[in-house]
Parts: sequence; structure tokens; C-alpha cells
Amino acid sequence: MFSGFETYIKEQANLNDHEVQLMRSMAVERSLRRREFLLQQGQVCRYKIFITKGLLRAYSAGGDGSEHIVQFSPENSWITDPESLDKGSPSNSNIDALEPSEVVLWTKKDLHYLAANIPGLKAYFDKLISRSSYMFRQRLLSAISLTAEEKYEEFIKKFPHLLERVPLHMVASYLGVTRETLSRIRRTQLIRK
Amino acid sequence: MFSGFETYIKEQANLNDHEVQLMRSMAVERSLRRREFLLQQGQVCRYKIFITKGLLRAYSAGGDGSEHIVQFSPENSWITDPESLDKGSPSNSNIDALEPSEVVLWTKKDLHYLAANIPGLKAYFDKLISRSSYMFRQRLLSAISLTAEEKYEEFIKKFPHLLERVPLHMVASYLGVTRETLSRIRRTQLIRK
DNA sequence: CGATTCTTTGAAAACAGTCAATCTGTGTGG
DNA sequence: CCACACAGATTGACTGTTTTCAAAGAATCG
Repeated sequence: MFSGFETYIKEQANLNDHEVQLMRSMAVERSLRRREFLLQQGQVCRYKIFITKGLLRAYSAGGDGSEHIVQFSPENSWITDPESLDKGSPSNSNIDALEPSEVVLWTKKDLHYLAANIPGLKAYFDKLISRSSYMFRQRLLSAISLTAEEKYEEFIKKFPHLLERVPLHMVASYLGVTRETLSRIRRTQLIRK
Repeated sequence: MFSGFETYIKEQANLNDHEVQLMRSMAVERSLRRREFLLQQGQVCRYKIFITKGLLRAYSAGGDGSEHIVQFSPENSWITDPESLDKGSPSNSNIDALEPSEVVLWTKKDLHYLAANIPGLKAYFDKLISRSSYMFRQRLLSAISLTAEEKYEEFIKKFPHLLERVPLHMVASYLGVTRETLSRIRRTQLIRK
């Protein structure tokens, strides 16, 4: 529902009531069933999505059955394919719901209008982009510098709550290892104690 | 020299002469010797750096001798630690010159002033941040989904020119494999032909 | 030239992936 | 309420890849 978003955005950005109403007037609310898609590889991404409830993920699927998860997005976070949305190019990502979810979404056109007319929103989006860039840079560094076990421990520290909501084979896919390897890492950690 | 930057920025952003002069008035020009540092791990990053000539890199060093290269920046590109610059937090990156280089740099304070007073520059910086975010996202995906050999081939396709300017052990460090592994990948590629 | 940096190679060990089987818990339909 | 299907997690045996360590061969710079 929109009210969840309203609460959130008022904490994060400096918007007056009129500005929030403007956002509401362009927002689309959707409920998602588990496994429901909001974007599939090859399509052009048309929305920027805010999650008010539930859990979504963005992932890329290889020709074989392999899936590589780029992002988990729980309630009070955003998800989209920024490059596809921005350029109108075909996405190489899928976005789907891991839990029954509630989302609010806007089209690119409306976002442009909103950002151009609500300075506080523009500033907030700028901050979002920066943060996401820092995060990917940091995660890339981890990917090229840490062992599988270290990556797993970093994941636990950063997202302790996610571990309880996401099946382990998806954590493995997020870390870039197979589910079997992750399972063995967890076993040796148990044994060591 | 600044003139190299001036040529570049006039192509990339919509700046009038007065705006370019404003940028010049706040710019610091520096010549760098090979191996000279512009930032070392633990310091707060104070500059955003434009390279007019030469080649710089940003990398993170582990307690052992390991180095992990996050970015190469040749002439007509930017380098900094965005998060450290932005937040004033200690950087976990080093930035140094791989070739004798010429750079132009600005402090955070001056950049804010410039971006706030030159709309075209702000738009250009926004685009830079987006691009860098797309790049890291893509590179992360490659890091968790490709084999070492595929990553090497992707690197060659994306930066054919860099291969001639960067020692192979640094390419290895950028890809997240050891120099020995990269050497063996290259050998099997030769044999296959 | 001499020193340093860079690249390659070999052999052994550590690590991660694959394939196949089993085990667990959950939820659904009969 | 039970039986069964299904998704998730684990395990073993095996294979393949990457790292590590040590050494030596090229290339480059001053």
C-alpha cells in the first residue's frame, strides 16, 4: 500500500504533503504472489519499484539452469534494472517475488517528472544511486578478494535477517558459489565449534 | 594540463566559457611520476581527479602482499574514492599512477560549489555516477558468474588498449585471479590456435 | 651492465564444481 | 489423517580448477 511508502519517504526525504500527494497520484500499487515476475530478461524495464512488504530479488539466468542473484530487496527498499530503465535497453535481469509482497511502482516518465519538480526527491534519488554504487563497488571487491567462507561470513554480518527468509541455495547464488559448497562451508563452521 | 580537460568537458557537458573558467579557477594541476600516490589506504580522499594524460589505478591492499585493483583510469577519465570523498570516511583504496601522468583535481568543497552553480556540470556528474554504478553491477555479475577464462576474454574485448599498457599481473589482480593462473589461461589459448 | 620488475613453468596441495543419492520438512489432495 | 509430491539441504565420491611455493627465464629501466 502507498501509506507504507509515505511513512518511509517522509523519514528519508524532505517532502511536504503536496509533494507526497503528487507521488501518490502517479503511483501504481500491486500485490505480488510468490514467484510472480515484475521483469524478465530481454524485456525493457519500465518501472522503479518500492517494496512496502515482502521480499524481491533481481537475478540473471544463464543458458544452462544457472541463476546469479544480484540483489535482494526487502520491505522499505527499491528495486529495478537501473540501466535498462534509464536507457530503454533490454534487461539482462529478472525481478521476482520471493515472498507474497506489496509494492508501489512508477514509470520512468513519471519519475522524471517527479524528480524535476520535487527537489527533495531528486536529492534522495541522487543519494540512492550513490549508495548503490558504493555497495556494488564494495561487493565487487569482496568477490575478487575474499574466499567463499569469508564472503559467507560477510553476508551474515551484513544481512543477518535475510538468512532467515532466503533459502540457502539463493544465498549461494548471491555469493557466487554452488549450494553444495555453501553447505560444506556451513558444516565445517559447525564442526569447528 | 587544464586545456586537455577543457576540450573533453566541452564535448561531454554543455558548459559556456564562463563556466569553464570557473572550473579552471578552482582546478589544481599536477604531474605524477610513475608509482606516485594520490591516495593511500586509511586517508580520507580529498579530491576528484581527472586524468588528461597517463594511467592511474585504484586498488585495495590486503594485510599480506595481495592487491586487488578496482579500477583503471586512462586519459580522459575520472578517478577517486567516491564514498570516502562523499562521507569523509577513511578510504580502503590506494590511487597511484602506472605511467607518468598529468591530472587535474578539485576538492570536494569546490566540486559542490561548481555542481551547484553549473547545471550542465551537475547533469554530467549525475551521468558519471550512473555509469559507474552500471559498470560495477555488470562487473560483479561477471565476477560471480563467469570462469576465469571468460572474465579474461571479456576484459580484452572491453579494454583492448589497456592490455598493452598494463602488466599482466595487474590484469590478474583486476580479474580476481593469481598471475600464475592468468599466465596459464593465456598459454592454453595460444596452444588452441 | 646490473637491478628490478614481469612472466612463465612445474609440482603439490587446497579448493570448488559436478553428479548422484539421500534426508528433511512442508503442504496438498485423497 | 495419511500418503505423496515437492522444494530445500546435505553428503559422498570424483573431477577439474585454482592457488601456493619455488624456481627460472624474459624484458625493461636507470
